[in-house]
Amino acid sequence: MTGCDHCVVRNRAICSTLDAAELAALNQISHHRDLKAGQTLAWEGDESFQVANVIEGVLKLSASLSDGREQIVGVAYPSDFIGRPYGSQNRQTITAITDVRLCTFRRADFERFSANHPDLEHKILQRTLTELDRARQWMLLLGRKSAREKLASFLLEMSERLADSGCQSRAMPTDQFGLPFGRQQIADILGLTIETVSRQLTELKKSGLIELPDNRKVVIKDRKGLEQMTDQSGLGR
Amino acid sequence: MTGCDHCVVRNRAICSTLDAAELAALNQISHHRDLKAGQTLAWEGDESFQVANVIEGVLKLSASLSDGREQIVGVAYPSDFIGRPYGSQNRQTITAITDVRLCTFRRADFERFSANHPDLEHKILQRTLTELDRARQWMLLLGRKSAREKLASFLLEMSERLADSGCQSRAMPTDQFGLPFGRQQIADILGLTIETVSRQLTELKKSGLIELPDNRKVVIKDRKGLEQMTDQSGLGR
DNA sequence: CGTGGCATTGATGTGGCTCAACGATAGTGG
DNA sequence: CCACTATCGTTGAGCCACATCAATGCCACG
Repeated sequence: MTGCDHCVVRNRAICSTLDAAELAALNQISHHRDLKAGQTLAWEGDESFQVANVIEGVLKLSASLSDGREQIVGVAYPSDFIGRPYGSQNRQTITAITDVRLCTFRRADFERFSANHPDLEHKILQRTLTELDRARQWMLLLGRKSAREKLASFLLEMSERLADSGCQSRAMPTDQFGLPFGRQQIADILGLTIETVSRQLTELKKSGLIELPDNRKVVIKDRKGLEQMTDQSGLGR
Repeated sequence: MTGCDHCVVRNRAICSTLDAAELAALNQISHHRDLKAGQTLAWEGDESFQVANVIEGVLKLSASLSDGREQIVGVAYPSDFIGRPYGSQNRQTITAITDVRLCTFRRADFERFSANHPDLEHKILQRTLTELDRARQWMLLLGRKSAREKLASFLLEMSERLADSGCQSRAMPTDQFGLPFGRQQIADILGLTIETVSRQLTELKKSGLIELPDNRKVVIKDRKGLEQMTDQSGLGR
């Protein structure tokens, strides 16, 4: 079993507060696990058995209705913590979007450990608070923004989230990045249909704000312009 | 200064883990504060100075766009914890919806206290996790449900939330309750316009699922029927 | 009895959904 | 090397749910 010393998310994940001895103890109860793109780790409504740190890859958290309508309610990147500790039930489905490498714990083991490590629990609290802020910001987008505004907001958010995936300090947003999502997933994130996503993207391209070298690549040509698009449909009002 | 012994939310708020001595210490740094309906406690984007327990009344957490569009992203009832600890900025505006009584703390004081009381912090973590689950469930509503479905979901949620405001155990949902919200606020919770809210409510009334004795009162006549409305627009499909 | 703040109701418009066809790319097997 | 198919994205035409705009109703309050 690989030690935590060489873990690529060692300094960014919740483990970052732990010293060598604590880390060794945590390592005792951890298991690495790989998921292929498309595989589901946990189902909405099922009992919560395990929690995990994301080492590599991207996962989606989604909620859905009985007739198949789906909403992606969160996205987990490397160093993010996933699963539902201190609660018996998963309220979202967790699915790998790319191939994924996880550092998993049985929920019970993890809770026992964290009970004796307040610093660790504090880290989790901070992350959860940040996630809650982010979710609430997204509620504004879902409830009140137009399709155009949603796409602009999405692209800018992606340029920020994908920038600091590599290093541990807060990095500048990139103007050029590859999306881990297909069009349908973008639609499920924004509460739109795939057709609307496609149309809005070509509109943004036509107006020169972005370029789309291929289906998964985005180049931001006019960040200022995009930023204006995030909260006013047409500027003319 | 009133002691915590007589506090009406003593057993439901985060304080419930504390013993008499700890409670006394916490009481030292707390200040009661009353807000009139409509008063704002904290503004989105401002620095986070204080956190609080809600003793009495209802508050809304909202996010908004520069042109005035608003989305209510959370509602706080008695015994709920509000404000943003462990972070420098409020990401939502917190406004009293009814007259409110709070038990407030300077954020710095509170954080110093909680650093030495892991149990308290654990309570906050649990609440935050539950709020996050709730927010994400609401994202499904905002992104994927029709106006009819939103209203039905809203009424059922209210019947649950308002039921257990009184006592400490999980109570049954009431079939009859008074709303703390006006029509505009309901619209801001559901991501709709006031006119659509009004029309959908009269539709639900006409089909016999609910009654509306006055603007602020709701009677659920057919809970089963309402529940079906929460995830299928018309049943016929 | 007027005035102002909600809520309801009606008429009309439109943004995004639905349905359908088509295009592009990648893998698969002959 | 080329059909053949599958998957994914784009584009177009038409429609409908909800927004917008406007008028009216209903209290509560001075």
